[in-house]
Amino acid sequence: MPVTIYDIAREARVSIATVSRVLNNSSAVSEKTRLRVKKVMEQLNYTPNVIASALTKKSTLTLGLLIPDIANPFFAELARGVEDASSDFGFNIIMCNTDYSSDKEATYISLLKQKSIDGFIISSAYYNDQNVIELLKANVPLVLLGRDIDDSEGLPVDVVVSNNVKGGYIAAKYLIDLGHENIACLLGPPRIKVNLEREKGYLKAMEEAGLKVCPEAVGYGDFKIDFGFKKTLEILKGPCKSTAIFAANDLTAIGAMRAIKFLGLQVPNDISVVGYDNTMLAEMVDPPLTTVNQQMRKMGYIATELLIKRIKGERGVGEKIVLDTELVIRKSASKCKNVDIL
Amino acid sequence: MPVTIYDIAREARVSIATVSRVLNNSSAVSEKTRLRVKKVMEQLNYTPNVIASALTKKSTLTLGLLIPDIANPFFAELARGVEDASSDFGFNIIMCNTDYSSDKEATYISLLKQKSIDGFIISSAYYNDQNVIELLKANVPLVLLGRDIDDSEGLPVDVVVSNNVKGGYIAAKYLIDLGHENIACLLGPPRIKVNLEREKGYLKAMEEAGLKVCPEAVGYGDFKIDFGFKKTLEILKGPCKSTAIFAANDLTAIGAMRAIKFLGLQVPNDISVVGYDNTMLAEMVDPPLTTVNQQMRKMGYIATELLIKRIKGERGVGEKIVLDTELVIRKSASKCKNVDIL
DNA sequence: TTATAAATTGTAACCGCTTACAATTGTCTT
DNA sequence: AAGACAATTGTAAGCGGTTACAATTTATAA
Repeated sequence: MPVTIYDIAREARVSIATVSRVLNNSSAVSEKTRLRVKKVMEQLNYTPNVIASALTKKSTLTLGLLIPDIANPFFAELARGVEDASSDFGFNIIMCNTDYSSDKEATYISLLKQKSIDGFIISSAYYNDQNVIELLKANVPLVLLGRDIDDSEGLPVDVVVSNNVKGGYIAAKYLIDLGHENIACLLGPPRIKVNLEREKGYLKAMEEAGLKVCPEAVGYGDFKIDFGFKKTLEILKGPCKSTAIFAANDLTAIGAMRAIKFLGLQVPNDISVVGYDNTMLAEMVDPPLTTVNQQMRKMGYIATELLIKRIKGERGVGEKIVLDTELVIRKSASKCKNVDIL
Repeated sequence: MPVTIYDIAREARVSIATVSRVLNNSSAVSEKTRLRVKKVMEQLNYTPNVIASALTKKSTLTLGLLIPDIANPFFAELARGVEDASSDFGFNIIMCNTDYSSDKEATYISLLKQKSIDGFIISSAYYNDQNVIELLKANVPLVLLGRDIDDSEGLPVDVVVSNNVKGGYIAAKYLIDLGHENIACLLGPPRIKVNLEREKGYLKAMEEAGLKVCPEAVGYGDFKIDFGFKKTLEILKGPCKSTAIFAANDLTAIGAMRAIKFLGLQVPNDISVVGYDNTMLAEMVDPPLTTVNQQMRKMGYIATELLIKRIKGERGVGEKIVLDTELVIRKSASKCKNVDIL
């Protein structure tokens, strides 16, 4: 029913090969016939069938985006950046929510491969993600977004992340400069590499300041509000006398703030809190959350751009781009009042 | 390079037609050969090429999702429901952000048509969306999600929305029952039908209670924080003496709360606020926002299910599903203190 | 046992486009 | 004006499946 290349060929009195040539603006077409063909395409309101061309060209102008959960504002921001770039370059995005499950991830990957997508943007990679390793081995174009893997078995990967070590460092440093000495640290799952890095930054700041970290005040969890809430209760009731909490994402920080309030204490007067990500939630909560900013949308955009350029053959593989992080100071952290030593 | 139907045929010593038959589990294959073919498919780790089959079957098992902005938690929730359903039924979702632009919407639509997607889920439809009308005329499978259109020129459409009139009504009624008489109303763009409906509910409640609405206290805007902030300042400085504000979405409500605080007043002691949507933001803000709950994820899920069943030919077109709305009472609204009359 | 219907399988055209290669046309030299 | 070469266009074989129709095999009935 729809207009095909044959219809155009017939009307323009040329072969379908020629029509195909003007479609792909190949040089080997005289200006005269090119114009004639284009005119017919206009008249008949022709749009080429991407599926048909994909069958031979292999390219579908479609990318797969794997994220844990689009309902999480962090990933929604990443996704927006990804979609913006795709749209700018004429690509489309198939969105997949893996729910932090390696199995779901694998299922999506095989499904998308069947659909001949041109590449993957993966933001759900674990510390050592077998799915990713396999894709790399199969030489499937892919970029890791926001999350690095630890071992790519020597295979080149493109990675776009932000400076997590710095992020952890400046968060802790800020609290230290405010006079805090007992600073708790709530991290996400250790199998996600960013947590190790943020912890590293935190530890570095502590060490530089000659402060010891209380073991019970550092814990891994799952990046959710509830974990922040429970772990904070635990810490504040424990032996560590923490006066400040650094949480490795905003949701956990929000959970921590709730726990503090739940105990009848105040943020930041009694306990200071610093979060991570700077999602829109940070400015919504009370008090507004001081947090480490990640340029999420930009990360998504750059990663996608990188991938598309690689697909087009405009560049090689194996780049690692680290975007800067910085502290956004709001109201959830203040000077330490219980400085024992002074 | 990848395994094709020919490889399977050769190994299983059958024709490609037979392989295709077991692929589509057509009945006309003997159990014996079916098993043999399946075994070979396993051994060779074969996955059929969706693109190739799409060329003849026309179906790509892919749906297009048009939303204004995935970074908006409301749409993120819808999208999550959509993706969940797609995944459950073996479909994938191409996500498009239209940024409230009819042109962008049209561009995406034509792009997705070229990619032979099986149907559209449209959540960006305006009061009278020409893009949608055209799709309907072309008989493209489509479902409207969260937003109805006003005139489909008699063409049947599937629509999944929530009960906006009721939502507006219960929000206003709640405030009225708390003793408020001067209730402002901040609405989104009038070209989005839900706003007219929510307003209708609000007006109905006011009328039932014998209250008059102050014209300056009702205004259309753009569903964003900033609008809520500015309009609220305007209203509170104006002649209407509003003691409560009903905002047609959570973001606007949050803007309103900020304006109230900005003026040195308290929520809810001085001014009560009720929002709409019950996004995750509602429980984050201070005070937690009393708001009308929409079952966003469920809406997305149901809409997608409807669309897929239609595509599969399991049902006709022209259904309108209205999900219930209810008030979620938190802390942003309280009894009216300035009741003049008493 | 044989004719006939039913079940199974194979052949080949087609989906709409790309592209290697061949054929044709045009341009430039001498 | 003929030959050599470049530019343009056409032919036809895929890409990996689906499916109408024909061919073959098997089951059933007389």
